[in-house]
Amino acid sequence: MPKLGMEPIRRAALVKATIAEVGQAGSLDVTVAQIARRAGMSSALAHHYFGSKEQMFLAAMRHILTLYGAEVRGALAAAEGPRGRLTGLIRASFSAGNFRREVISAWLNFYVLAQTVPEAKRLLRVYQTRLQANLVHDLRPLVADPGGVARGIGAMIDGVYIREALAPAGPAGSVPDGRAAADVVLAYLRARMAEAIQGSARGDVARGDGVGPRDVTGEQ
Amino acid sequence: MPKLGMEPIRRAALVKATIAEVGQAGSLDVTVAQIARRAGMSSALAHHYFGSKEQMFLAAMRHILTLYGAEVRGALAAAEGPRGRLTGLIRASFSAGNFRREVISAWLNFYVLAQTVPEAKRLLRVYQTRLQANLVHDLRPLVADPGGVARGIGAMIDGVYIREALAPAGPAGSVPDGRAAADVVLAYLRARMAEAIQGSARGDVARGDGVGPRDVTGEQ
DNA sequence: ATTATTGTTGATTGACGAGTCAATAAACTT
DNA sequence: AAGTTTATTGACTCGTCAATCAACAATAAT
Repeated sequence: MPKLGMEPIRRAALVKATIAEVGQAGSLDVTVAQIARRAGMSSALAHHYFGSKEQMFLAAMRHILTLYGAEVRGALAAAEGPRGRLTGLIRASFSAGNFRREVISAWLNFYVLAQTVPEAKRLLRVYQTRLQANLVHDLRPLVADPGGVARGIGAMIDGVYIREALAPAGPAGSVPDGRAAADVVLAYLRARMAEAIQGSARGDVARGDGVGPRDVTGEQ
Repeated sequence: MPKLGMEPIRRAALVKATIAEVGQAGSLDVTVAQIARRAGMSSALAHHYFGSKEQMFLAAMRHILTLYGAEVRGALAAAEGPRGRLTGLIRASFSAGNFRREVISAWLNFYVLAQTVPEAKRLLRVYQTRLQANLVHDLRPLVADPGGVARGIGAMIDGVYIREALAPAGPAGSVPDGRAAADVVLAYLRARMAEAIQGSARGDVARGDGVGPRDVTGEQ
């Protein structure tokens, strides 16, 4: 009893099921049949709509990136001033919608996918570039080396995510602590800002590279 | 013409080949036959020595962790004072031996493996715990919140690694820039230390949690 | 010499899974 | 009513691959 206009519904269900299945398995080694079953249809139908497993993964990835982007945009719009926007952006990165076991695990696996599939790599780079641009934009008035601090924040967000993927699952039903995770990153931001203020008082803000005068190991 | 005492040689060759193959493929989807071929033997022999593919992966992971551990221990022994040891540890994490495309990619994949294989998870946790302990030990005399800063450094190291795995490969034969990577992490350390000094001058070092007084978002 | 022990591989098995296809059915079009 | 498009699936093909096995070779032990 086929109703028409099923396509978008089926696609959405498959995308959701893909994320759930990859997240639960903790691996990209999930069969199309598994995904399809979770989404309530036959594997043949999944192939019918997506053509291949790879396309399913990519659609799932796009979906995650889209959700993330929307959440960030919302946070940016709601926030006041550079500092507020930075805080908002970082908090949004660990919001309840994004920072969930399944999704975290899916992220990790998509990183792996990006090693193999060019389109996945492209998507991830779009995300990284946009994040970097957002951060630099608001860091410029606040710190001496916006690019460097932005890179640090970006790396740290990824690092906190990846570590959560490995964290021992708490008591059943417990949820990753996005607040605490964001605080780790915010501590970094705060430290680098304090440094800028302290530095400008001493007149050496313009150094800008990541290595301070006390460091004797000879960088740069 | 079988010589005796081949076992350790074969095992080492297989471990090396596993890392190379996983690194090059950017995925755990490598066949035992590929690995064995690279190591110069038949797939049957690989199974003979390791019993299963999973055991091969685990051996490779142990090997990477061992190398890393040795490098860190060396750096710690050679360094002077807490600050020097911290710098040494961080630099060692990005030394030429560890911070190579293959190995970076293998790390990423081992993170994924740890999602599925309990023994892999255990290994990675040993590494994380030891790193945390090392960091805390030397941070204690330097900052107000050694645990928090150590967590930040750990996350950042992982983040920098994972990002390098995705970085566009430079011109052929080029090698990831471990110096620059370490500098990103060192900048974080320096900032948090500066903050501690600044803080103690103002008498509020003991706060210790990751959120500053200027932050209006209401954490903790 | 004969009997382990260790090293080594080609061939085979057995399972699994992506993708295709033919067939069925309900809706829309003319 | 006949034809077209959309939805849907069971069955099948085809390839791949981990793991096993039987057999062979060389060295060591008795």
